[in-house]
Amino acid sequence: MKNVPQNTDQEKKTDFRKIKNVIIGRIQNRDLLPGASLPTEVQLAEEFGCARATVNRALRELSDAGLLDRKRRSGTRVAIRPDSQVRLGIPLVRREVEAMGAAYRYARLNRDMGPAPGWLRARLDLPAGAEVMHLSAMHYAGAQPFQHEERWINVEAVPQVRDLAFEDQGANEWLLDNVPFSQAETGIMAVPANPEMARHLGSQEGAPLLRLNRVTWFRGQPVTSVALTYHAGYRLHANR
Amino acid sequence: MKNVPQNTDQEKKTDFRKIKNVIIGRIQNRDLLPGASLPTEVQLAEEFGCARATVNRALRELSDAGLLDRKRRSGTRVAIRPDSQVRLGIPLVRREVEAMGAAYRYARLNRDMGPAPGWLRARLDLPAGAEVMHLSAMHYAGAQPFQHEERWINVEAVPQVRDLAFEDQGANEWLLDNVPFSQAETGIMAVPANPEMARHLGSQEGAPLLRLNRVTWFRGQPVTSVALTYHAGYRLHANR
DNA sequence: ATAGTGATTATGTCTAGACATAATGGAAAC
DNA sequence: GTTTCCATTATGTCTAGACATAATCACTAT
Repeated sequence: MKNVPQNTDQEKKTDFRKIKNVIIGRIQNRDLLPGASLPTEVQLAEEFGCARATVNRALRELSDAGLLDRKRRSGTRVAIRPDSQVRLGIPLVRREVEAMGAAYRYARLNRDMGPAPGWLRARLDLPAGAEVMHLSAMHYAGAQPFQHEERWINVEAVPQVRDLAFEDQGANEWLLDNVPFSQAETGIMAVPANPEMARHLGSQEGAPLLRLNRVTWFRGQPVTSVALTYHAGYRLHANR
Repeated sequence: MKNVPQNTDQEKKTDFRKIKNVIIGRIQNRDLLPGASLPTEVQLAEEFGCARATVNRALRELSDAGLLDRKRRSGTRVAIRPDSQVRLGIPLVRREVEAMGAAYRYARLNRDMGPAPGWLRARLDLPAGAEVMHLSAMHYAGAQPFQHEERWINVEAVPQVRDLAFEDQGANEWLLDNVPFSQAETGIMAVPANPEMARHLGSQEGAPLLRLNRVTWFRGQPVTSVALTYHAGYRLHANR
């Protein structure tokens, strides 16, 4: 052993994380009440004996997290009753199933093409007569049905899909690999199992199912709309 | 008019946002495929004619967003099939209702105290015999039922609640103002309306309802567990 | 072959200083 | 009084340089 670094006098360095924690602590202690102003960055930098940029990063991150409100010239205040931010990471079905230790299986139910129905045209902002591919498929965890997928793909945006059957690979994975980045709009709702859904997901008719709905855009062009319906009892969760 | 700043030669400055956009564009163009390595920060800084710190911020934010994977010494790569991040902002019920243009009304249904039931003790990690306050309440948008709230509060963590009736103010708002920052764990599921819930929310028995479940901790101590059940047809949504 | 050693590399963070910019407040002009 | 304009302020961003640190690679001794 040669030299233990330099962590001799208790406190490490400055570290923007430490500053964040101190500020959080003051809010928790109610030293800083909701709506109260914080010292300026310059003052805090002095207090912590560090550069303003370090304080800036700490405060910026707390502001991103919704804990602080910042405005030029006015300064920084503790946010008043901020919306609670829930950050859900929606994993690939395959990954989710395999993480449970089950064998993942994909089964395509249906694939056809045709003109987009009216409600879909409205949802995706498609012109009349636009052609879409309509897919439905099931995802299984071992023998258990896990998720039903119903998807529409805007053929004009992704003409390659004409040649794809999606028999062995889910459209989601293919799209992720081939249309890699997009804007997405996501909705979550509870729906009753219709007879078909009940059959596929092995639940009672009318049973409450969690459905995740997503419309994806690529450079302002609608790409795909999907409804993912989970088996009865599924629970989405997030921390933070 | 005195002097138009200095925006004469087309491109403004460096701007980490611009760097982000260029990188995103390269991913969208498939110039950078999933898994591909990016140039180092030093190289990118040279390319963009800016300081490394600026590139660092751009890449860090893209990495936070899940688009890039970064590792020391190895460098930066385009993330392979990243989990889609859904960021939900759960607003205060009051704010949500008022944003719809409806009048918000709160009505307490029930309030009692007693020992925590076993499942709750397990969920909150409470000792046997721990005392909790059990509250149930409704939130209305005008005449329409909007949300049912069922809540347990760990009395030891928030002894002040003993003196509060929560008749006029929701416990959520009170807690937000008085236990301002916490860790929270959130779950979302679909549940069937039981007779009571159906009555309160004006839905059919068995109708699928969206339920948001949250356990909140303050400095490692459990504070409250709440189940928020929305009226039939409610849809949580998020973009990005 | 295997395990340890040290050099190298790219990212992670900090510093001190600079200029930009939105917002505010007050003074001056009307 | 009201509007216009300017100085001030705190945040927003960038720069150039520095050291820290995790991960990797090549080399060396066992």
